[in-house]
Amino acid sequence: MTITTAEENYLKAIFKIAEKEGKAVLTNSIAAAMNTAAASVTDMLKRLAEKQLIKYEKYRGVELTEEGNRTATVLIRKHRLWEVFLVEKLGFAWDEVHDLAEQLEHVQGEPLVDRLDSFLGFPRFDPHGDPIPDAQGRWTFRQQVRVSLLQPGDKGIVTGVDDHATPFLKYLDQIGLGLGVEVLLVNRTEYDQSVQVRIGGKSEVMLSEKVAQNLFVVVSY
Amino acid sequence: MTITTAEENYLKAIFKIAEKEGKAVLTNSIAAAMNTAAASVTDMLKRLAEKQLIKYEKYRGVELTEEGNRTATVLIRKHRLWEVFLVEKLGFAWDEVHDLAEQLEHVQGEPLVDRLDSFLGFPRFDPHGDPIPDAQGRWTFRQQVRVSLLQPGDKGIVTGVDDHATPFLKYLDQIGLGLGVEVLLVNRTEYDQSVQVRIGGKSEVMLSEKVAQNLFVVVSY
DNA sequence: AATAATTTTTAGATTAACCTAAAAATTTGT
DNA sequence: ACAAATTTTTAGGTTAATCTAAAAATTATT
Ligand SMILES: [Mn+2]
Ligand SMILES: [Mn+2]
Ligand SMILES: [Mn+2]
Ligand SMILES: [Mn+2]
Repeated sequence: MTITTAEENYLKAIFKIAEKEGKAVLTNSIAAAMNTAAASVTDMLKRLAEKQLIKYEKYRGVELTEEGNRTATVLIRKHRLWEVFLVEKLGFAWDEVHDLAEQLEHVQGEPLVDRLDSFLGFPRFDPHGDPIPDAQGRWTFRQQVRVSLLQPGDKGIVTGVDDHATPFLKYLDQIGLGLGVEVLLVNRTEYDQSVQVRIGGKSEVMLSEKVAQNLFVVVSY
Repeated sequence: MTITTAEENYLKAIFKIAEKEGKAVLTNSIAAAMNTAAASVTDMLKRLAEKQLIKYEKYRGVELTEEGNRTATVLIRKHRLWEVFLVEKLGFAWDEVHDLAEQLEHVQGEPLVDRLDSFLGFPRFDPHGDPIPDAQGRWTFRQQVRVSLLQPGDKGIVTGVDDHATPFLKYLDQIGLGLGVEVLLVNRTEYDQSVQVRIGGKSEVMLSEKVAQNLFVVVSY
């Protein structure tokens, strides 16, 4: 019962869609997430069901089995640990590591993941603030809030981003925003929902609604 | 012109056979090295020739082109750098890293290799004593000799192994032999070509001809 | 409830990478 | 130099993973 790279990627996609949308995961959602034809997804779903990694009912969508869930969790763990490695040890920028991690996550070998984890000091979050499940598959949760929901006077520490794409991350770098930086909401413009924020107690910048929605903070009192 | 993992593996096999045997590399040598049917090799040779990575004349064997050679060299560089990483940074034993490196070597991304190289301090040899080509594809050569060729009284530092398999490496660990260890040839038994050696100026052990042939040293005067 | 729109599956192909068995070419031994 | 042995290639298949186009099922709309 060996698992292929393609199968792993489908399991991860299903896991993430289920996480976001709650219910049974539909063929088209998977197709959209993976940039493949719906027909290819149906094909793969049959194979994954065959291997007992998903529960699949024709036209009804899919759900991960216990084992499918475990596999997806390990994959995400590997992906995020490699991202930490690339940033912390090799000095890559946070917008450069995703594609490499996409490859590294498929390297097989349990001792590798666990030794990597240990080498990195058992990090609980990746360079984008996403949680890294531990060796037992346990997640660390945090009370994160989008900057777009803060009230004037609210203060928080940046703990994550919702958009992981390079243009957004590079923009944040440019204005001095990154994980761990303090943000104070100065005021909000009702007209376009843009917000004025003070960064690290120093500079002040205006963030569009779109940017504010893609930035997570843990509120500090 | 994207290159697949299978293609890379063939190029590496061809490179290594050519290195050892000198002349044009024959279909059957490749088949043996890769554990595949000769017919599969022919198939692949056509594809590699198509992509200008080898020069291929039916029934006449193959040779790497400039570009094929470059690709193989980079692959070996990556393999060996990852092996250094696994041993030096993650604490794996030297007999545990080959299969992982076999996977890691196929992760694509030039900056990755070069940053890894830098992170590791630009090592010139891997955990088995094999040379690591630099970013320009240049090799470091050494005057290595098999222990089986030493004369009584000759002394050397272990710099490499010819057999990379676990049983041999574990055996060396057991008797206290490894890279950097000093070996003095005490005497040779003509009957079976076994040799008595002093290890690190301390213990003395007998090495069979087979073991002595698979151990390289740089002679010290 | 019937029809229209949407989603999903099936049918039929393609490509890379393998295989076995048979045919063809090359090499070896007398 | 020619038959025998060996090596290599060709022929014909298989499997995973993809695709497009058509058919079938589900869902939404009137
Ligand atoms: Mn990522
Ligand atoms: Mn990430
Ligand atoms: Mn190796
Ligand atoms: Mn090695």
